[in-house]
Amino acid sequence: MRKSKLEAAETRRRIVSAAAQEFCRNGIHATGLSDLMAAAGLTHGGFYKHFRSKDQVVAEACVNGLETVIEVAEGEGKSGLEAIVETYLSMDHRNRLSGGCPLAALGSELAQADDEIRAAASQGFIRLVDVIAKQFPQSDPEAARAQAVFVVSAMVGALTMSRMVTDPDLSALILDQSRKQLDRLQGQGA
Amino acid sequence: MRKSKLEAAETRRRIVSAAAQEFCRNGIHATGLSDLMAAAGLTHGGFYKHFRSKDQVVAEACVNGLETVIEVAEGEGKSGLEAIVETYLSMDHRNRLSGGCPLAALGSELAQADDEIRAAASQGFIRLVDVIAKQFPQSDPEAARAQAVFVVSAMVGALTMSRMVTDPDLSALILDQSRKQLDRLQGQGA
DNA sequence: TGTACATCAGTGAACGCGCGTTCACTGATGTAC
DNA sequence: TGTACATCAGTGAACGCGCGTTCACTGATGTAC
Repeated sequence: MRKSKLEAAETRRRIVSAAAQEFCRNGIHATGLSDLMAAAGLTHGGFYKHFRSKDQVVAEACVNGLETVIEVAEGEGKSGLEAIVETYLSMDHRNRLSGGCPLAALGSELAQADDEIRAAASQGFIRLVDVIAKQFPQSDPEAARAQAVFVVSAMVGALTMSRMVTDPDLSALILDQSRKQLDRLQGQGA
Repeated sequence: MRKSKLEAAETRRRIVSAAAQEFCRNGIHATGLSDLMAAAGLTHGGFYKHFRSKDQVVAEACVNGLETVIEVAEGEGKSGLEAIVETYLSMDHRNRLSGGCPLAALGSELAQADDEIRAAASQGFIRLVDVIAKQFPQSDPEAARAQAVFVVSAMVGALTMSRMVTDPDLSALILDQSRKQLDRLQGQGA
């Protein structure tokens, strides 16, 4: 049953990607290794051929999920801050249970996780901040970064709350208002 | 061993309060019924004399935890929006693992929870929004509420991210910047 | 007010279950000659 | 290039453990007369 190095590497990537989706859909604690291995089309026994522990795959899944978000943001970024914010705080992102931003889907669990995971999530947070900081070219780099830190934090909070709330109108209001307020930042100085 | 009605009611309150602290410290899934009953000074077997299910105590713990936050905000509110934001986004609140705001401590888990829990969390969210909306007396009520929705969402995101991030400077920057940006809202129109 | 009995808050053992992790095994891949 | 053997990706059963929930039991509280 041994697979070639290429196939094994591809399998590993598939597991990380499936893990990112499953964690974002159901949460870290609520997702078992069997669940994510099944989502990758494998049985759970093989997990430890690729990873040291569940924590390791959580960390890698975070990085993987954030890479997707960052790529999208970089693409939208050519059209300005508004485009990034609109995509991040869209109904579509809110409804996409898996495949969305891990910071929003897993935020409170990540904050309680241990260093390995938090370090990985931090790194992704920083990279997302840096992408958004580029949307404030008129500010000096430090001020732009500071603005971007606020934008990312506020977007994460808004997306999380819009998913938590049971009233659909309130959910939409959270997204709308956050979009409006964050769009304003572009024009004004730091 | 039967306790008087008064004692039983007091015990119930103690369990809910202990639950709020334990959930906020370790997360919902990571806190067992034994943990929270032990935190209330009881053994786990008695749990179902007071609650239908774990979900029920989660819902009540959310409401309980948010009541504390709302009371604090109402108190600070007499000194204006800045005072509320300063307290919510303080290092002190960030470091207080238990006893803080459940929306920040449990946000992503709440977003994935079922209706009973999400309805309870929503209710608390709305009440907190209403308290903060009073800080925009110059706006018409609807606009004030809309502003407040943004303030709460942004504060929740900022507190969560400031707890997640491993770099202490970045953690402080998240709080500082969010405070600064949210303080600005007071003056300007909706 | 006193007595007899039902109620029920709290205990601690037990239930089935799924968790993260380990392991013996399989057989194709990689390697040494 | 062909052959012999070591490697190891993936399988599926098994491990101990703690979960949420249930239950028989205890004995003080509440209630009916």
